[in-house]
Amino acid sequence: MTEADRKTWQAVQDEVRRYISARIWKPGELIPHEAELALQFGCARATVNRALRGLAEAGLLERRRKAGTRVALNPVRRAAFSIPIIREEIESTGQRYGYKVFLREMRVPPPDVQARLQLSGADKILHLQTLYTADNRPYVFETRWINSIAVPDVLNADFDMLSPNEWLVREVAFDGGDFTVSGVAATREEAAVLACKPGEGLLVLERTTRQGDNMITAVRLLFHPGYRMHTRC
Amino acid sequence: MTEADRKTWQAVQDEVRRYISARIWKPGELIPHEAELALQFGCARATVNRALRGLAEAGLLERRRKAGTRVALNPVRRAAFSIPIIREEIESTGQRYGYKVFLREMRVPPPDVQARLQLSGADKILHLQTLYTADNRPYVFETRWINSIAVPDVLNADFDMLSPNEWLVREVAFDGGDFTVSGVAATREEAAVLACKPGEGLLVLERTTRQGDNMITAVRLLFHPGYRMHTRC
DNA sequence: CAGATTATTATGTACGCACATAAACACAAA
DNA sequence: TTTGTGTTTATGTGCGTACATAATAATCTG
Repeated sequence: MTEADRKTWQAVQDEVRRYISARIWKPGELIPHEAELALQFGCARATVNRALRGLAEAGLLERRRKAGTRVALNPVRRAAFSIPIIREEIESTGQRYGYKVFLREMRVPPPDVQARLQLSGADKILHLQTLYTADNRPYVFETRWINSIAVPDVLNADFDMLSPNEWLVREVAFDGGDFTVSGVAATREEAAVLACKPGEGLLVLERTTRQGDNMITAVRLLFHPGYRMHTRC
Repeated sequence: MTEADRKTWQAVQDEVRRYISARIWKPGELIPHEAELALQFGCARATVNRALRGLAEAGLLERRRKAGTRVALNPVRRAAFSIPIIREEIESTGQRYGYKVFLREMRVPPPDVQARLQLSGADKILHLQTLYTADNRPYVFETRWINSIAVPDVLNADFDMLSPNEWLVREVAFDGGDFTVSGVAATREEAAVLACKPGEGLLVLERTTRQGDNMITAVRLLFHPGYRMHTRC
């Protein structure tokens, strides 16, 4: 090695983590400023900056110009769940992925969907209901509305080879949206589709996707009983 | 202004976003390398690097040394849900925060909790059940196990002023853990506590917290009916 | 021609410097 | 006392250079 102990920004980050973890720098407390830490660690200020910026993004530190950097009072607050891509999720567990489009129609969506898609009046748009399966057992039931006014091509798509989601990912560039997670009890119809008992508790993921100013699609994913969304941090 | 059009890394990032969004650079495609982009945008390579690194972290680009940078095939939709801090969440909506410790006992936890806390044999640890309220209406029911072997001080804590969570945040430095989200139907007992009907669908957030190699606490938060965890991206 | 070796190349990171910017602070004027 | 107005200071960012590193491409070798 050219230099035995050249400080990388990761090394600085680890060191700072230790200081926080060991409560040498206590929650809410101001820590030394970048220039001083650079001197202490024997590296450039840019390196310290990189390290601290990362920790701030992770929510461990709070930084404000002139005010300085302090240890966050309530550390672990945000956890990044990676939104599952159904196909990958199923295939990664070695199960066989499949899906079946139950329903495909043009219809005026219910008011909540109208609002989410920013539709006016009585526009009919594409409505799809799809069941995704893992080894032929129900995995997740998808109810999807596609703004076919913004994406007219979708009307010509057949979803034999590509699921609605995969078709959209391929054909449309998304640049944002929102997610909502909640819990519901299965209705009789939902229970029938998911092959479970009515009233079972299920996880619901709702998701709206946008391209520029156009709202493209609104989805509701109803997962099979026992499904858990998991993440470390 | 000193210089009208000095390129910031954010400007570069926006530009690249537009290229991707407009499908000038298509999914899976290789984009020009940093040096070339720097030349194009009229800025330093470090600036381009910063911009592209950010987009890669966001899942929009995939970068590998020597291989270059390409537009991600399936923009990895990872959503950073901010784990709710109950008190803040309630008070931010203008409601009155309150809580009541229902149960406090030493007990051998069930096997799943034993596993999550890496406890051996028949260790008795602290078990708490707390109901958090918003304007006196049930908000979330917390079932918490605290590894009182690793945190003996907790046995002397009274939870009159500080909720168990707040006590822990103040007294113990966490540095990691994991989260699980799922949906369940309310049992009769849970329905009684949350003042809802048995069988209603509820969101459950489970969370384990670690300090170094010690597992500190395992919590199960059972939210009131209609609760939604929400995020934009 | 397969397999090992070496060159090439794009990203990753460090440094030192300069200046921009936000915010806390001190001080002066109304 | 309040309201401006400057000053100070810590972070934020940009630049150019240098070198590290990983992975591909090219070349040599048995």
